[in-house]
Amino acid sequence: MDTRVTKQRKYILDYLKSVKTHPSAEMVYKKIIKKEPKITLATVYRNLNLLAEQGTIIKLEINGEYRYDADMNFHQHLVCKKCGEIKDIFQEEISKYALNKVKTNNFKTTSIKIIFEGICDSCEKEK
Amino acid sequence: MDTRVTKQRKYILDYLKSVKTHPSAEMVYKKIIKKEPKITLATVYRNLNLLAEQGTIIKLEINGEYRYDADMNFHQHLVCKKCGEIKDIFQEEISKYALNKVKTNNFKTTSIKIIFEGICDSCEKEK
DNA sequence: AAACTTATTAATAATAATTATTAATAAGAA
DNA sequence: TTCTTATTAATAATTATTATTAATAAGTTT
Repeated sequence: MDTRVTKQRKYILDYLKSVKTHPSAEMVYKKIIKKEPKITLATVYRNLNLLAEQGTIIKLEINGEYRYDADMNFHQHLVCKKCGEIKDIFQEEISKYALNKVKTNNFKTTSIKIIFEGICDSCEKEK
Repeated sequence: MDTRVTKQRKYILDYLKSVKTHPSAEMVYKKIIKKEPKITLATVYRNLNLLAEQGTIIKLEINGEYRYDADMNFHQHLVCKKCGEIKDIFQEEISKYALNKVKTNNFKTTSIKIIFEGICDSCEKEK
């Protein structure tokens, strides 16, 4: 199975790489459709899933939907339970420490997802 | 707002406490309906969400659906990408280390979710 | 213990996110 | 340029979850 480079696929990946907002499929779609008016949401979904399976991007489950991230450096996420904002933090050691500790259980780890849930700064101030 | 102790709610929590399989709402429903034939899936959802908001149980997002866990001890999860199995591991230090490292970003952390994705032992052997 | 108040439930209906289907299109090879 | 087949567009279908509302029942008050 080859993987052809279509402009739809390229637009999607380029866009994901250009932002750090962890967009949903819907959000990606709304962006891409401006450049590629005939693209459908299903195409966006298929490509995002493909890229995630390949290991080119990260697929996260946050607040009942999938969010996508093209930053492949070791990092973790802060998710605000109030406003839903997703923010990156880069504490590489956390992921490394976890990976080391878990070498056990006859489980072949391919990736770690570390999510901190809580209240973000601006939501905390508002209250 | 009081929180009345209904038998539906009790059945749900008791069941969750009795297993370590991280069932979905649907799975809880199928179990409870044997004892309480008139219960509906929406009631199960409402109660699981309520319990999760209270902090009585943990609500996880795995493979595009919610899974529930009544074990409130610091632990992490292994998720097999092939068969979907979810398994607990108890490496308390991982969560504690992460919590310590992340004291930053003006973010008020209330919980950590650490998920290791990979291939479980039996799926690895099969291949 | 009967009457009362209101959270909770049952029985839907509705929504939201995601995936499947299939004929048409277009990448890349021959 | 022609050919092959992965990919897309245009739906349709599914799946998980939440909303609505009248009826029920927990727990309180009288």
